[in-house]
Amino acid sequence: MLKENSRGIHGGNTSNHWSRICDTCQSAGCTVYCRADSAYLCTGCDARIHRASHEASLHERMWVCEACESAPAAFLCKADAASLCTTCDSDIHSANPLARRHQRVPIMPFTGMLYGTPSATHPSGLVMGPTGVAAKIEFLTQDDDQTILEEDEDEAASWLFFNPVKNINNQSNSIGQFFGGEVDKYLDLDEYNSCQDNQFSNQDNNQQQSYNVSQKSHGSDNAVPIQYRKSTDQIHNHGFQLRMEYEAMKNGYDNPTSISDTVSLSSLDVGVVPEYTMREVSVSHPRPPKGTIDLFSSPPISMPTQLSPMDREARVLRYREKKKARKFEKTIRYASRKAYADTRPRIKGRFAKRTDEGVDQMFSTMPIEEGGYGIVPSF
DNA sequence: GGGGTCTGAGGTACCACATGAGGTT
DNA sequence: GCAACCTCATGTGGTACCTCAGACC
Repeated sequence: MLKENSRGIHGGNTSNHWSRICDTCQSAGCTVYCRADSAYLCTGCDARIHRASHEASLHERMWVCEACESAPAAFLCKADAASLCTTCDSDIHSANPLARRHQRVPIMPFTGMLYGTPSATHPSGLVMGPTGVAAKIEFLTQDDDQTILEEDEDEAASWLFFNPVKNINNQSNSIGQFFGGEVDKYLDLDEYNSCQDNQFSNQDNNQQQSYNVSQKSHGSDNAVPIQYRKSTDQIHNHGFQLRMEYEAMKNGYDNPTSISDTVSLSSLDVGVVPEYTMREVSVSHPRPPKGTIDLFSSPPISMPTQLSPMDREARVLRYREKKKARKFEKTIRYASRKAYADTRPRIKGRFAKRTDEGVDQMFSTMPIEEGGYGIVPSF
C-alpha cells in the first residue's frame, strides 16, 4: 500500500526519525529555528526557553522546513500549505510547470511565544507563521480553549457526539467500542501518531501528498498538484481525525468514557494507518514524525491519561491548523499513471486489454517506442 | 400508521497494465 | 558496494451495480 510512498520527497529520507532533532532535548523533532540561539528547537523546548524571560521571548525564530526538516523555512507555499526552505522550495517548485505556478510568499521570522501568555511587546500577536505571511499567533491559554470550543462548536459537535445506541449494536467493532460510540469504518487515526515520542506514522504518505509536486528526484512518476475530488472515505478520515483531536483536547485525555486505554487493530484494514500507536503522549511536536507503521508488531495502543496544559495547547493549535488545511479533493500522486489510465481502452468503464489494432489506434498520434508504448507524458 | 414501490444520490467493485520498490544475482 | 535483473504490489479512471434514504401511493 505504502510501497511507493516509502521514500521521502527528496528520495532518501526513509527514516522513521526526524531529519533534525531538537538541539535542547535531543528527543523530539525540531519545529523552529531560533536565530539568536542558533538552535533548532522542538515546540516544547521553544515554548519553555522563550517563555523564560522577556528577552528570550524577543528571539526571532523561523519555522523549520516541512520538507527536509533541517533548515529554516523561507517560503510558504499556499498550494501545498507548507513552509519550505529555499532549497526545497527551489527543488519542489521547479519540478514541473504546475508546481511553478504555486503561489509562495516569504516567511518572516516571528517572535513572542507560541504558547502561553502573549509577549507584552507584541500585543497584537502578529507574527509570521507557517499558515500565512502575517498570521496572527493565537496565544493559547486555558480560557482560549473554551473560546475555541465555542467557535467550533457547531462543527465539532458533529464529531464529538457518538451514538451510544449504535455503539451498543456495534459490539463487534472493536474500534467502535474503543471510542465509546459510532466510529467511521474508515478510521484514520492519523494525527494521533504525531506525538514526539512516536516513531510510527504515515508522515511519508502525508508528506508525499502535501508535496506531491516534488518527486522528480525519484523516478518519472511525477505527481500532479491538481486535486480533483476526494472520495468519501477520505472525507470520513478527515472528519474522524479532527473529531478525535477535538475530543482529545477537550478531555485532556483523561475522560475514560470517551477514550479507553487500549485498542485492537486487528479489524482494521492494513491501509489504514492508525496514528495513535503511541506509547505515551507528551506531545508538543505539532507535526507527525516520519516513517510508516507496523500495525501488527507494535505494542498495544495506549491512550494517555494526562495531558499537560502545554500539550493541550499544542494540540489545540494543531487542531485548528489542520482544520484550516483540510482538503476534500482527490490527490493524484502519480501523474504518469493517470496519463496511462486516461489513454487506456475501456469497455463499460473497465480497463480492457489492448489489441495491436487498439494500440495502433490509441497511439496513432503518439510516438511509439519499439515494441512498447509511447513516452509517458510527464507533468 | 404500516407496507410496498419508485427514484435519486452516493458508494464501490471491476478491469489492464505501466510503474517502482524491494529482493536476488 | 554497485549494477542489472526479476517479481509483484500499487495506482489509475469510467461505468455498472449496489445500498440507502426519502417521497409517494
